[in-house]
Amino acid sequence: MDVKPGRVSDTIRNSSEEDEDAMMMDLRRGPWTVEEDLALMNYIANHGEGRWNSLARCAGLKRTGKSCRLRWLNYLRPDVRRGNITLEEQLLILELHSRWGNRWSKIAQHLPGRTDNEIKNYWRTRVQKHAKQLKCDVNSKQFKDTMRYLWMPRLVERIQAAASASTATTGASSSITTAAANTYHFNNNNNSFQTAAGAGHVALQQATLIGNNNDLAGSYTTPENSSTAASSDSFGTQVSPVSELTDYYSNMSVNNNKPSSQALDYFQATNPHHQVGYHDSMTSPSGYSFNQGGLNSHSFQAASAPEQNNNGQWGMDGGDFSDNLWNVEESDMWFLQQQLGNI
DNA sequence: AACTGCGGCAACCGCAGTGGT
DNA sequence: AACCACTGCGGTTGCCGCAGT
Repeated sequence: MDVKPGRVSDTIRNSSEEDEDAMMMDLRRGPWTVEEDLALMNYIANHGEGRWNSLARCAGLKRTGKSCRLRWLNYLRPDVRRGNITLEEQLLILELHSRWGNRWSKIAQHLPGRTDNEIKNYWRTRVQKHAKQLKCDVNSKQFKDTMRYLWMPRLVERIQAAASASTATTGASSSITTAAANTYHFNNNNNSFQTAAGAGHVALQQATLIGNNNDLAGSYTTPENSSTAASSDSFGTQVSPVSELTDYYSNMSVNNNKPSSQALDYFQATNPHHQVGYHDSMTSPSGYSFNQGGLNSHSFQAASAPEQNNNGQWGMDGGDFSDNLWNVEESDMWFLQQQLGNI
């Protein structure tokens, strides 16, 4: 197999013996061949992973240990998921990134089968592209607010719509009735995002979807402290049902760096028969999870919004959510731009 | 058909952290 | 304490395919 050589660093590396070895030993770089993949997989199948440098040598691979490890973790590992990032995964990524920033590895831990590299690439290509289209910096408060208050609720909406469509076509309604009582709204006092699930408040209250970590200190759950956060009589009072995104934006100053006290007052669940179906089990540190084939008590509810049509869908020219969820993103951009235009 | 620009993604890089000696 | 090998992480690069012209 003819493989072009990979790029060569323009600097002489001297940080480790491994790097020197790489230069001295005619190690391969660039794309992996099928033969190399097989050799690596066979070796790991027989000997397990780890000790990557010796593994590379023993497996007869002319690669650095680093390269073998990366290839295994990002591509060859049997549990690696490939293909489009699902809506649920997008939502989780947005939420977790809002909390942890570029901690890709940490974020990836909450998306089974997804690698940090894949999530990083998703962020850099999709999310940063959207920021660019909206003409704002991906790190700006404006964009973060857009994510929190428009994009993420919109994702939820789309997830629910897809679930509804799926339900309608499969008749699987019995599987999605258990979570009916949950709602999804913001806490007006502490910028937190919570469910109002009947019993046992879900940990969603811990400022899920709120981006600025400084705003959140002590107020949201991490995997490390989730057991305490879910207790929650300390939930603040729930906001009154608000209305519409336009109301929200007419009041909210998305003007950067200014605390947007009114900003959270918009979101409330209204549509208890919309439920979410998820494909893989994923759990956010906030406590909401996505379970295969069914729902649990952490599922989301739909939010009403001015752009919704009579079918409870957003203004999308009649597009079918279930057709190709991934492709619908352009409508999100349209929506976000419309909303930002109203600010 | 040929060319060009761009987006997506696999792979590489440098550095920091960790554990063993 | 110092050194070393190894691992893991986040940032960056460059190849490749595709859409547009």
